[in-house]
This record gives sequence, C-alpha cells and structure tokens, in this order.
Amino acid sequence: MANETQALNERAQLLLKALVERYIADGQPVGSRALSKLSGLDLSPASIRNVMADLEDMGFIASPHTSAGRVPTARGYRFFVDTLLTVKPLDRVEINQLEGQLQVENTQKLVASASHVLSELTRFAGVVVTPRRSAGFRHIEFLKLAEKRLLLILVTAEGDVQNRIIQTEKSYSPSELVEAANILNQNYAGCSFEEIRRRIQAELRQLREDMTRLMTAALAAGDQAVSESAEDVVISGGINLLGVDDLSSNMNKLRELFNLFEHRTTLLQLLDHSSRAQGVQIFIGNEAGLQPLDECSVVTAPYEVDGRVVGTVGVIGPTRMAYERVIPIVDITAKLLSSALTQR
Amino acid sequence: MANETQALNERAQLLLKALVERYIADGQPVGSRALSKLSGLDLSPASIRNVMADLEDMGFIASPHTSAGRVPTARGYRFFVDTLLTVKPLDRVEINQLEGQLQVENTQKLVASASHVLSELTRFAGVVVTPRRSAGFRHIEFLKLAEKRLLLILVTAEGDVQNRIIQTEKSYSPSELVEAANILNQNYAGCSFEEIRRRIQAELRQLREDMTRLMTAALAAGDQAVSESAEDVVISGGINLLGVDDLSSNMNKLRELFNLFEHRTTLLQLLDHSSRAQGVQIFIGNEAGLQPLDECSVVTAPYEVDGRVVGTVGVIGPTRMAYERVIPIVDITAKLLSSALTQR
DNA sequence: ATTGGCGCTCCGTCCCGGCGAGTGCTGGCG
DNA sequence: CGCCAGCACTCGCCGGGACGGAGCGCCAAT
Repeated sequence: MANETQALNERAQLLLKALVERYIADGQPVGSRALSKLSGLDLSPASIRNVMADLEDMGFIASPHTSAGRVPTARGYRFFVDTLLTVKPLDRVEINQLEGQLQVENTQKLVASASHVLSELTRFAGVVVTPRRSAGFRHIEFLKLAEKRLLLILVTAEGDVQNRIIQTEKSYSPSELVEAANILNQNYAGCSFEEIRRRIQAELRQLREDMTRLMTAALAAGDQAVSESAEDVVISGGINLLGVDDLSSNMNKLRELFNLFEHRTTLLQLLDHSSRAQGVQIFIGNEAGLQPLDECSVVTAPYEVDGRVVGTVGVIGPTRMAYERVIPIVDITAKLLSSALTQR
Repeated sequence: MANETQALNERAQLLLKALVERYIADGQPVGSRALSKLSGLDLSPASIRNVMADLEDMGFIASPHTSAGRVPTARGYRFFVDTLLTVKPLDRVEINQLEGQLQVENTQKLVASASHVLSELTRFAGVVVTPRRSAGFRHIEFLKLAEKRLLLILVTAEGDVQNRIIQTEKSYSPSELVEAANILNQNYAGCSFEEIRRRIQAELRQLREDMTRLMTAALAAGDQAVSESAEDVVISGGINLLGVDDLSSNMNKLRELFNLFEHRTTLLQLLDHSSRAQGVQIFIGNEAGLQPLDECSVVTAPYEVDGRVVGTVGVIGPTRMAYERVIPIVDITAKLLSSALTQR
C-alpha cells in the first residue's frame, strides 16, 4: 500500500497522461468522471478516484480545493514531459515557413527575428541570447566626422559591425587614420584586445606618440563596444503573456514576471546555464529557481556556430503549455539559427 | 442662464483647476464637499454643486455614476492644460542627471537611452521616433567574409552605421573591393541612391561589367538597409503601464494598447504628424484619433539636428497624468537629444 | 479489484439589505 | 440676486445567507 512511492503502474501512467493532456487543453481541473471517459480505459469514476488519490499522494497531481478536480503539479508535468510525452516533429512546410521568417541581413536582425518567430509561433514570450563573440576583431576602420571626432567602425570575428564615436585630443588627417587602421588590421586582426594592448606597447615604439595614442583610444573604445554588447537577451512578445489566462489573473505575478524581463542579467544566468546541456531543455515552475517563474515553464535549446555553442534560444510560457508543440519549435529554431550563423 | 456655453468665469475656472489637480493626485472622483475645502474659495458645498452642474453641462467634467463625485472629461483636461496649468521647469540638477543618463556612444544607443529615460522619469511609456536620415551615404566599405559573400558597411550622412551581407555571383579580390569602394566614395558620397543609380549607368561605361554589377548590388543593398531602418519608433517601459491602476483595471483596453505598440506604423503616423508643430504637443484621449488610446494622453516634442526637425520624442500614459511634470520632461529630453545629435 | 451509492465539502452565483458618499432641489436669508 | 442649510434620493460597495453544482472519500456490495 505504501511502497508504490516510486513505481507507477501502467494504468496510473495512462491516467496521468490523459489528465495532463486534458488539463493543458482546457485549463479546468479534471474530475474523475471526465477522466473515465477520456482515458480509453473502461473504468468507472470511482476506480479512477482511487488511482487519483495515489497520484496525489505521490505528488504528481493536486486539487486546488476540496472538491475541484485535479491539476498537475510541477512534478506531474516533469514526469509527463520526461516519459509520457510524444512530440510530433514539425513537417517540412512548417519548417520552411519558419525559415522564411528569419531575416538574415545581419546578426542583430537574425537574432531579433528568431526571437520574434518563437513568440509568434508559440504565442508566448520568445527569448534569444545573443551570440557570444570571440574577443578579437576582424577589421577596423576610422572615419573622420569632425575636427576632433572620429567614428570607429569595428567588424567582429563573427562578421557583425559595432560602431562608436571617439573624441580625440588632436585632429588627425585622413591619411593618418588610414595608416593607423592598416597597422591594426595587418598586425593584430584576430587577437584579443587585451593581447593587443600588451603587444602594442612593446612593438610600436618606433611610431610617433600621437599615433600610439590614437590606437590605444581606438582599442579601448573597441573593447568597450564589444564587451558591452557582449551577451544580451532579446525578448519578444512578452505581451502575449497578457493573453494567457493562467497568468493574467494574477496581476502581481505578471508584474514580477515583467520585472524579471527587465533585469536581463538574471534571465541571462538561467539561459546561459542551460547552454551547457545539449538539445532541448525544460525548466518547469520553480525548477528554474526564480520565484517570478514559479507558474511558468522555460523551454530552451542551445545554438551553435561551427559546432561551438554560442547562445541559447527559448520560450517562456505558463507551465500549462502545449509542450509537444513548443519543444519542436524551439528545437528547430535553434537549428535554423545555427545554420544561418554558420554560413558567415 | 444658457449663454455661458463658452464663457467660464473665474470661479468656475478655479474650481475646475482644483478638481483636476485633486483628481490627478488621487484618482478618486471629487465631490463638492472635498472641493469646497480644497479650492481656497470660501464657498459651501452646495454652492460648489451649482458650479459643478454648470461645468458638467459644458462638458468639462462628468460623473461616473449618479452619486459619485465628478471626474474631468477629455475636454476638461484640454482646458486645464491649455489655460490653467502652470508648469514648473526642471531645475538644473535634474537636467544634469537626465543628461547623464543619455548614452552618446552612437545613434542607436542615444535613441534607446532617451526612450528609456523618458519612461524612467515619468513611469509611463517612453517613445522616440528614430531620426530621419537623408538619402545618401557618407562612406561605404566592402569586406570579404567568404568566397562569394561580402559585408557591406555603410555610414550614413548622419554618422551612423548600417551593415548588410551581400551574396555575389563571382568572387572579387580585396583590391577590386577597395577600388569599387573608392569610386563610390569619391564620386557619389552625399548623393541619393536613386540619383547614383541613374548616373552610374551613364558615367561608368568604361568600367568592367563585373565592377558595375558589384556596385549596383551594393547600392541596392545599401538603399534597402537605409530605407528599411528608415523611421521606426522605439518604445520603452510599456510595462510601466501595467502598474497604472487607471489602465490595468481594463484588461482588454490594456491589450489593445499593447497591440498598438506592436503595430509601429500606426503610432508612427501619429508621432510624425506631431513633428510638424513645434514645441510640446499634447493629445488627450480620443484627440489622437486612435481608439486604443482613448484613455491615454500622448505628450510629444520634436527634436532636431542642425535646426531641422528629424524626429519626435514622447510619453504615453493615462489621461490622468501629472502634466506639469511630464511636459517639461519631454521638452528637455527633446532638447538634450537635439544637442547630442547636433554635435556629430 | 471494481463499482454504485451516499454524504460531505467547497466554490460560484445570486439576492438582499445596510451603509456611505454625493447629488439635485427647494426654500429661506442677507 | 447670490449663497447656503437641509432633505430626499440615487447609486455603488460590501457582507451575509441561500442555493445549485461539481467532485471527492468512504463503504458496502458484487
């Protein structure tokens, strides 16, 4: 009677599955009566109730109050996604549509559109962690805007472009600017800023002092530009969560959630953490360890460039979400993003 | 008795002012009793009621239901901001703080931070229309990413940077790329893409065909990059509106509002429209002509570069907002943005 | 082991009445 | 004629009580 703490016979699993599916479908607590019809098993409501009582004891389901039906707990969802869920992969047509939505013009657009696609397809919030950059640059360029005002343009190793305005102490001529850029491009492309700064002191003693100063200023600005835009998380369609009744009933919860969205760093930690695993990963309710998310699930997948993981995509929605749909969407989006970035 | 349709004697104005101020302060309908204490006038509630009845007839105030106090109508607010309101300008300290929050590293950051500052200071939604660009470019550059894959970098006349990936049919050598960039920079910097495309056909017949093809491709991509990023509106802190009780009670209204935020173009029209006027402009409730905004006010001000209006900043909040604070904030932000952009 | 039946618990809804706030009106006063 | 005290009236906002429905747990019968 008491040693079924771990075991879960087939019947119980079937019923749990039916219950979760039903609850996901219409959001109402599921009663024994409804379950007896749905499950496919030929059992009376009374028998079902016994099983449900067991499931409740084991912590898979719970009743919101004495006489409502049962609702899956976080643990129930966990078991569901781990062993009961059957995901049907997206068909070709859907994948093509999805791919068509990605804007490949440049990295920023790509990331933004990926996030947007996730939110559109799931009608929840889409998140994408921007790709980690390697430390160096591929190309650097100066452009004179005004007397003592330069525009620094910097192409990262990944092929996206940063820019920054630099104030200088003296006015450099266009040819000086070209020269400085050439030196940097020819000798130091691909090195980390840290490294360059060390080497430049030693190697360029023969240069005029003002040139060295220009270059150090440029390197500082470049370093800052790259590190500042380092890792960020792009969130789309947070507004969709307003339309989710599970969440929009708790106005306060909702506010906490949106506050979390503003504090990017916290979210970043969670998503970064998940980029160590491979494949789709799911955090249900408090598993994420973030209180504002305790009625939410986060479905994530890492994406890569040339086989190296550089970021994470994901969806944030209510625990009561259609996992069998969301999971493949996140999975495919990560793969499409990987391949779009790898062609660079 | 009936010909005060337009006139509004001093007493009525004073009472209207007191009523609006009180209502803005605590959001409760204001009764005659409260008003008699607040107004400063030595009048009994009964007399006040007479005046209030007149104000109601004239459409300045209304009662939510038979026996609540009165609430300003859109027309009431309008009269209030037009003739009763006394704005106190921000003091130096606040202006300095505000200025410190603007991130001048580049145009995108500047615009984003301006929008953010607006939302932080007012605790409503901040909006900024990105600066209109002139049609041409200042500098153009090609960078080879892979065999048939180029990165096009384009600095606009305003000094900000666009980038775009171009697929080419043949593989160009680095020196060819430099040559093409030089031709474009030396001959056509500052011209509109339209104009260049016309001239290039005529003037460059002597060039090899593949060079012309490269340049036309670059021009097309550049044109697209510039026109696509043409005018957009950056919204910050829309979430703040969740915390505004006036709005968060009507879940549906709120959703409509956020939908509006997603449809940037509609908002853009409104804000563009307002950039024709000069100085701070206010749209109260339905004055904006947008149904989702009928319980909101929009406070806007145009900003300029070198004396030419190029965009608009603004705040979107509930009609019940502290206009005397919001107006100077929007005003100053527009001015700071103007001066930050003009120094380029 | 399964099941029908019974009693119980709890939620959601509706209805009702009291309370408080605020109004409109009237008649009296300076 | 302007002002004001008083009064009756109208609503919205609770809080309490009744009712129907859904669902459960338990038990006895099969």
